[in-house]
Amino acid sequence: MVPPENPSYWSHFDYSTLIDDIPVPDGPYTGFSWSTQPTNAPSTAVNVEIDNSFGDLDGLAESGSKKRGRSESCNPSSSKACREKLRRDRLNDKFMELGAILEPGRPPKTDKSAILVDAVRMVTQLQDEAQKMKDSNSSLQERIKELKAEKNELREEKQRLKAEKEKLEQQLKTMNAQPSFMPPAPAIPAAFAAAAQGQAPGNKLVPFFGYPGVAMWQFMPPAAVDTSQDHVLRPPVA
DNA sequence: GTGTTCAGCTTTAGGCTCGC
DNA sequence: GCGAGCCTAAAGCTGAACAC
Repeated sequence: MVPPENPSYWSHFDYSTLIDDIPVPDGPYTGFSWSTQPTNAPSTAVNVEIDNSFGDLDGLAESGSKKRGRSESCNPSSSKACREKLRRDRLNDKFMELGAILEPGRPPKTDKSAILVDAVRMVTQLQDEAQKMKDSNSSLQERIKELKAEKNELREEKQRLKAEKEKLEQQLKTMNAQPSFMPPAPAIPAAFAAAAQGQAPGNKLVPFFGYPGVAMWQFMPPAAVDTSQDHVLRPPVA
């Protein structure tokens, strides 16, 4: 900012047409400024001279100047200095955006290096989480494979048991079709006959033996033996 | 309170690269 | 070849921290 308290400052140059171009924090420059510092704060007449030449030719300052020029609003087709400023502005915008993303709901940091440190930390954290998710997904996929294999084994076992049952049913039908062939019930020993009625000697229970070679489930009610609805009433669990 | 130091930033200029 | 974009070094500004 131009120090107005310097009386020799304005005496050397006529800034009546340039004063609007001199950037001040609340002045015509509206571009983003990372810090709150004024963008032009010459304190000597030499500095002002350089700034004046800069303003006349829009960046074509006298070579050898190391002083800051003015920071007027510029467009992409203007001087290289203006383009460079626009580039810095874009960079600063992205830093602001990045800072806002890193800490939503809080005022973004103004320290660029701190923003980068936070960004690196967050990216690393997200990469770790992504790796954990991948590992978890792999183990779950493996578990799914195991369960599918177990399901297939159970299905095959069911088929095998079903075939075995049908085979036994067929044998039973064959035997029922030839009743005369079935031998009469043998004489049951008295002890077994008594046992069948729960009257074993000494009132002790003894196992009941059925007819040898004859499945006893044939005497079960037909509804209990019917397996035609097994696939509906008792679906496979796996 | 004042001077000094330092970190962080902007500004400028020069050079390089790339696309037209 | 030229313009635009990017990078870098140097200079300068600002605010905070610190010593006196």
